[in-house]
Amino acid sequence: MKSNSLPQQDNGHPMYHLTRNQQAVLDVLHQQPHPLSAQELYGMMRQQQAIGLATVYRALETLKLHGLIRSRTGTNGESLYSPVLTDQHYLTCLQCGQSFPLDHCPVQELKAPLQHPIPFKIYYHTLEFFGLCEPCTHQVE
Amino acid sequence: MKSNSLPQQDNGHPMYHLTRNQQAVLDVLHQQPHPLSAQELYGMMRQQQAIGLATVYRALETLKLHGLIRSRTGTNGESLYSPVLTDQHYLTCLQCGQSFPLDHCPVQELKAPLQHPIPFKIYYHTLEFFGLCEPCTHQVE
DNA sequence: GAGTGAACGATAATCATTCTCATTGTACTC
DNA sequence: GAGTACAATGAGAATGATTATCGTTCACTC
Repeated sequence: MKSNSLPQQDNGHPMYHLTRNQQAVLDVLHQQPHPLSAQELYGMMRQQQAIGLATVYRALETLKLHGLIRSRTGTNGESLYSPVLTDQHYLTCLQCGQSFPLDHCPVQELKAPLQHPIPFKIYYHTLEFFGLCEPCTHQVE
Repeated sequence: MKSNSLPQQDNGHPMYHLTRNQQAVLDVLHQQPHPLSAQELYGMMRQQQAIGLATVYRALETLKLHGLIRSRTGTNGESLYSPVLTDQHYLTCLQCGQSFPLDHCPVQELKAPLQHPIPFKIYYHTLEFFGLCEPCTHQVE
């Protein structure tokens, strides 16, 4: 990244100059209704333009560090990326790995949500419930 | 696992017969003040007894499916395991990867915490805030 | 004590992610 | 416009946690 004047956006986050590829990755994530893995992203972008896998990972890393996208680890271990727009929370089954999105975020309603002594710049949060979905309760003994 | 009578514990979870190794893994996790990775667990147990890495992973999988331990993915991608006793929530820095535990769980105070249409047996939940810790805010441009 | 199936250990295989390095692109200066 | 500096890129190798395989051992039942 080159030197730049770092103008402030109205949301308070500094606005950085994104490279063409970083912007392309962000665009694809915005167009998708569901979180994507890096590999899926790579496969999709490959069809549109020449891009390397390492570049996809580097772009995701940069976007994440600047609070533009969030990542979440799926049950199979791979990271799933999505834009930081709305809260996304899940019920995740430990057996089959399915995640059921929750449309309501209880954390928003907290009166005193974040009392912590550590100076910290919060970009987003995740709330996830783990257990067994109904079909899987019958399979685990 | 052999056939057994599946007596109920007072917490409502069925109590299964654990193998010696599964019990040993659970014991080590109970003795540790911090979550452990499977590799760390393997290294520690290796010093006490002969055990295979695959067995450690298998034991963790079984314990997790029965709601006895929780797992959480660290910033380096490896899973960290700890007993399901208390809530554990974190502030996690996207830059340096450090996690700062929160001693207070706001989710407990919610009036109507879980209104979801899906029948689901919840073992535990995770609440994690992501962003930048103070030192790292200076490094990310 | 024999039979049966789960649990085990060692090791190979898998696969997402990261690293390396030579090349290319992009400002910025003169 | 040429030259320079450095970030960004792509291809492919390397890493490392996790999972699969397979022959052996253990625990329980009859």
